[in-house]
Amino acid sequence: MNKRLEGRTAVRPTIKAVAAAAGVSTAAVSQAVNGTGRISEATRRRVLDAATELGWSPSASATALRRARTRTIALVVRRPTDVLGSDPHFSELITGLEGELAPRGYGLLLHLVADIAQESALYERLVAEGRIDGAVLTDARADDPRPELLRGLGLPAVLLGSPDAASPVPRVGLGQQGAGIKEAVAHLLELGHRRVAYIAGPAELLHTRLRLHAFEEALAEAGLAPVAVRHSDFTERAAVDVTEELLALPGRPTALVFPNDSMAVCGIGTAQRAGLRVPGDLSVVGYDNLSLGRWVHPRLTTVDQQVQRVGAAAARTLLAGCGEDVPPPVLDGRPRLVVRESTGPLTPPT
Amino acid sequence: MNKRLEGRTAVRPTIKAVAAAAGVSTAAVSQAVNGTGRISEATRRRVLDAATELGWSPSASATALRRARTRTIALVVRRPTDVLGSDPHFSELITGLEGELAPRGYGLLLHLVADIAQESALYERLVAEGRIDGAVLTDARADDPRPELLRGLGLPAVLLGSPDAASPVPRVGLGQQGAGIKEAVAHLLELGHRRVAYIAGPAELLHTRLRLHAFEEALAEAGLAPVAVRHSDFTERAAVDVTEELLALPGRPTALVFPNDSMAVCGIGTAQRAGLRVPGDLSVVGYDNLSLGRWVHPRLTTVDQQVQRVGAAAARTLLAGCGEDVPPPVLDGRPRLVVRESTGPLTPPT
DNA sequence: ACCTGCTGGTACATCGATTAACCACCCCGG
DNA sequence: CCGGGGTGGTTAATCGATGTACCAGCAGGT
Repeated sequence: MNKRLEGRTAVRPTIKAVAAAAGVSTAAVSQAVNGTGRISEATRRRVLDAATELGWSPSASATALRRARTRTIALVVRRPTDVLGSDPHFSELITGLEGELAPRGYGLLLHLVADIAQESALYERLVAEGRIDGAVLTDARADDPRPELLRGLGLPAVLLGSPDAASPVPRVGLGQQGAGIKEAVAHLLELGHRRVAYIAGPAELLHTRLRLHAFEEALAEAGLAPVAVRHSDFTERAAVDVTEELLALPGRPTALVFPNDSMAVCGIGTAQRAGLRVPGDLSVVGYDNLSLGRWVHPRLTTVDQQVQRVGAAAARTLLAGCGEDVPPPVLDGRPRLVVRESTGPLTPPT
Repeated sequence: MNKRLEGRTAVRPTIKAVAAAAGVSTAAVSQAVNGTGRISEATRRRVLDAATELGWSPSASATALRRARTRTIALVVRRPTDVLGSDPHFSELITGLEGELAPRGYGLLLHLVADIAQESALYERLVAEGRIDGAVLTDARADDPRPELLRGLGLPAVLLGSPDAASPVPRVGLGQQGAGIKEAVAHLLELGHRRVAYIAGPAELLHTRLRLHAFEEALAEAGLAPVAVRHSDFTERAAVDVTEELLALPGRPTALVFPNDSMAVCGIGTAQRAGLRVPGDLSVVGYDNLSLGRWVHPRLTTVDQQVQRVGAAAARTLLAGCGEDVPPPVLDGRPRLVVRESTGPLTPPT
C-alpha cells in the first residue's frame, strides 16, 4: 500500500508464502491443493484458506516442468485461403473446443501457417519445446503426413473428419459425411432439377472427395451425371469466377452446390448480377449453416454439420488422450440439409 | 530403433544430452544458444550442431520458470454475441497479431468468455498461474475495468481503439476513428439522401459512441438530424429486426448505416424481401470491409479500418512492453470509405 | 517396557534451463 | 620468475512445485 516504489510487476506469491502463512511445509501445501498424500482435513482447510487469502495459484511453468504437462492444446490454422476468416467453421470449432477445455484449466494455443510443411515444422517445434499436450488437426487430406508425424512425436492428437477410416490418431466427426450432400441432391431432383453442377473444395482435402463422391453417386442413382464439377480454393473470389464460368456453359446448370456458405452467397450474388433469379432460374445450396445464411435474400439452403459439437467431441477425445478423466464423447447424428429459400423449382419469368 | 518397448512418448533430449554430445557443460550450451557469456566461435558451432543433431530446443516450461517469461500472449474474446463468428474482425486481428508474434517465438493463447466479469477473472487466473506475458484487450468500453485491472496485476497489455485517450495501458488503433463514418455520411448526402438512419453497436462500447457521434455531427453539419438511431448487439438477428422496424417507420429512411458488414448484408436481404431495391429505394453502408461484401449483390459499400495492420501494431506494442526489442509500430492512415454498389441515388421504379 | 501400526507431517532430490561467481590457462611485460 | 589481465570455459545456486522416503508421536497389544 504505502510502498514508495511500486515495482513494475507485482510480486506473485509462491507456494512458500502459502506454506509460511499456513504454518506448514511446502510439501503439505502441494498435497492439500492436489488432494494427494496424507493431510488432515483441518490443515488442508488452513492451507486452502491461506492460498485464497494470498491469491495464490500454482505456477503453470513450475507445474509444467515438474509434471511434463502444460495443459495447452494447439490449434493450427492453415491460411493460404484464409479459412479462418471466410469459414465460420473455425469460430464454431473453437467454441466447441473451448467449452470442454476451459473448465478443465486447459488453454488453446492458436497458430496460423501458410502450408502443411510449415504446419509440420511448427508441431515439431512446439513438441520440442514441450509447449503443448495435444493438437487438433483440421482439414484431413489424402496422404496426410500429420497423423504419422504426431504419432512419431508422441503427441496426442485428433483428426477432424469422418470417424470411419483407420488412422494413427483418433478421428472425430459426424458419420455418414456424404449424407448431407445426398439429401441436397435428392431435394434438388425432387424440385425437378436435372442439370446440377458441383463446386468442390480443394481436391487434396478428404472431405472434398467424400462429398463429391456422394454427390456423383446420388445423381447416378437417378441416372444422371453432373453438368460440371469444379474444384476451388474456398475463396469468395473463386466462387464468383466459377459461377460465372458455369453460368456461361451451354446447357447452363439450373442448380449449383457449393462447398461452403460464403461461397454460396457469393454465387447467388453473381447469378443475380447476371440477371438470373434465385431460385426461379437457379437454385443454390451451401454448406455449413453459417448464421448469415438465415438472413440473406433469398435465405440460403445449406447443410448443417454441427461443427460445434464436433469440436466438443474432439476436445474430449484429446483430453482423454492427455490422461484426463473425461466422459467419452457422444457424437450421433449426421450432416443434415436445411431447406430455405435459395432452392426451388424453375419458374417461368414473370 | 530396435528398442523392444517403444514408450508412448518419445523421450525428448535435454540440455544435458546436448552438453554431453558437444563435450561441454550445460552452462556452455545455454550460453551458446542464447549468445550470452563468453564462448568461442568454435565451441558455439559445435554446440549448435549437436543441438540440431539431437533436435533439441530449450524446454519452454523450464525457460519460463527460470526467466519468468512464457512468450505467450492472451487474446480473450467475449462471445455473448458471437463476435468471433460473425465478425471478420477477429480473424483479421489474429492474422495481424500472429504475423508479428510467431517470428519471435511468441504464441497466442485464445480464450472465450461470456462477459466482462468472466474476462477479468480469467486474466487474474492467467496472471496468477504465470501463463502469459501480455494481453490484447478488444472492444474498449466506457469505464472499462480491464486496463486498471491489468495494470494492477502488472501485466503488459494493449487496448484496441482510438489511440488518443489517456489510459492505464497503451492504446492502439487508427486515429480519427470517426473519419470513415463522416465520409460515409458525406457520400450519402452527395447522393441526395436526407433521411438517414443509424444502427449502432452496443452502447457500452467506446467505438460505438465515437462512430455515432461522428455520424450525428456529420449530419448536423448539413443541418440534418438522423431519422432514427438504434443500438444493437451485433447479431444478424438484430440486423433483421431493426431493419424491419426502420423500414416500417413513417418517413422511411432512404439510407441505412450499419456497424458491421454481416449486419449490413442481412439488412440488404431484409430490404429486398420487403420488396425494396438496393440502392434504388434504399442505400446501405456497412463497416469492416469484409471480403464477402465485395461479391454479394449489390456489392457492399463499407468502411475499411485495416484491422490486420492494427493487429500487427498491437502485437509490436505488446512485445515492446514485454521487453522485446521490436521496431516501434507505425500506424498511419484512418478508416476509409469503400464505395461500391449498395449506395446510390434514389431511382424511380422502372 | 517394547514392538507394531497408523496418522500426519517434513526434508530433500528433482524437473530443465539460466546465470553469477569462480577458476584454469596462456600470454606478456617487468 | 612472477603478477596482471584476458579468454574460455565450469560449478553451483536458483526458479516453483511435486513426490518419495523418512520420521515423530501416539495408541494398543502382550
